[in-house]
Amino acid sequence: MPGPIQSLSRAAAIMRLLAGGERRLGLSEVSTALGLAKGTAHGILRTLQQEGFVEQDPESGKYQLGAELLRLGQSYLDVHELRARALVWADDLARAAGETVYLGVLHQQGVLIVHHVFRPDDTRQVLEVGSMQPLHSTALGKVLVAYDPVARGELGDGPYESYTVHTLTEAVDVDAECALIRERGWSDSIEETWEGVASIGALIQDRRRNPVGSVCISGPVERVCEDGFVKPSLVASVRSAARAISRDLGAGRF
Amino acid sequence: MPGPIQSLSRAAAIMRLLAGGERRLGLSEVSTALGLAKGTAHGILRTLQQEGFVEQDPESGKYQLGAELLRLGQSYLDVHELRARALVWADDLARAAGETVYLGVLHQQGVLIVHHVFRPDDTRQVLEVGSMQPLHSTALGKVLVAYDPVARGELGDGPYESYTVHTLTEAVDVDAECALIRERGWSDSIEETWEGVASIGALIQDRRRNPVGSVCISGPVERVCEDGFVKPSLVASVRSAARAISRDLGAGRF
DNA sequence: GACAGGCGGTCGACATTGTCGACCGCAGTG
DNA sequence: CACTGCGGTCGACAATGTCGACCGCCTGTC
Repeated sequence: MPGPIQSLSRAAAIMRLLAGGERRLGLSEVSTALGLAKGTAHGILRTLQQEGFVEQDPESGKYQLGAELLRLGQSYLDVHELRARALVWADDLARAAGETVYLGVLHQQGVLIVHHVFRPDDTRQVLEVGSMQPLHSTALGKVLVAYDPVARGELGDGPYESYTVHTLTEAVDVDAECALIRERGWSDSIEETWEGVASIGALIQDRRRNPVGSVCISGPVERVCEDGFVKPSLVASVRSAARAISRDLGAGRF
Repeated sequence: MPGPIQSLSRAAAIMRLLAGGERRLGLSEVSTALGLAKGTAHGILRTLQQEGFVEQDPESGKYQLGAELLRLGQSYLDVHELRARALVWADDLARAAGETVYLGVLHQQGVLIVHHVFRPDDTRQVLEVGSMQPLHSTALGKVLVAYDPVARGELGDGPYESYTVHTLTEAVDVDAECALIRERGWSDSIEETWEGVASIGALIQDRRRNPVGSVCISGPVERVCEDGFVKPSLVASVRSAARAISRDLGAGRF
């Protein structure tokens, strides 16, 4: 039976729909958005609700995602081998560099943040674990595109969305940048996604040299850069952290 | 069609199974654990994999939870109204009390942590958003049991699991404690779950006075307590934070 | 190095199962 | 006070997911 299970695919589509829309959605909205009969959508929603994946506002009757998803997402992090091995290295990197550290893996057409170390001694920050960043405009993403053919495939041919005046929106430009990244072994992104923010990324590989994720530091451009280029000392820190994590992944495999 | 969709319930059971077991599970393990035919389990797993809810280790063929769950769990937090309104108050409470702050909601037979503010100026801490705490032995849980009949129902009649010598394991003891909690309007838990840890909790209500969650501070017993009782000043801080959040929830409803 | 045992994965027949579209009661609205 | 929209239900139908036997592969073993 090499076909996907219809009801499951539909349930997944419904949850993605609920995740996308900011506000809660009604039964009719869901069914029309996905082209399903109202009864069908209701059956799926009712089951998802029983399982805790979806909650219903008792007043309006509208649906939103449920708490069970949060719990399962946490379990995903617990099992995640890359994340487990990277925890301590990411902490060290944040302390050494004095900047925010992100750890990401390829997921669909973006980079999913699986770990986030706050900048040491700084004010209120929002945890971004579980959020996505674009592939073509971030240090985390570009280093994956450079080394992982799957990531390059997910990126497509563009043109890509533009976030600032520095964003590379054409495939040829990104590919040229990726060649450079492969040559020197690290990536950067200076105000390509957010104004005033620069980052430096490096690849994490498993023991067979397969790319499995990336690590980066991110901070205000005036602290991360010097004379228009990222500081070499920070590059060295990031690369050595990436190597350390890769070595860790290669070493133990229970 | 007032019956749950079979394949969906089974898929949910599989995901919960994968979340429970620490390590990755093989196809046969999954199918026997749930009493499913191997072909059936495989079909569900294949679909879940396509949707990103489950990942397969290409080497061993074993399955684990997928990244999409993390992303959807994050979306759940984004929509969560209680959490959104409580963010700033929780921060203030942590700063005023100088201790860790948790925000929880009832989920199944436990309290799901939906927000976690680290203790100010302290060493490395693990984020516990998405994890569960017991109902009968924590300040977060007991205040829910005291005010929310649903939570009391989920708790059951015991005896409950014992974590330390202070854990209340009998229903009558918990119910007596809950009466006290209702009388004075706040809950505490002194080394009932973890040795050396004490917490103070209070209820959060929506605008119709329905219990929707709870907030607590948690810290070393020697800082939170005095002469064997929790410090009144900390109790006042927690209660005022809970009132502020409740007021916020009642005020705006877009 | 042939064998056995376990694995993940496939196949096709069967009937269970999910799907569909019409229908219901209710709430808000002009 | 009809009317329109909502969430939810119902029952017939057949498409759908389920089952258990089977396949090829790898691994460990004697």
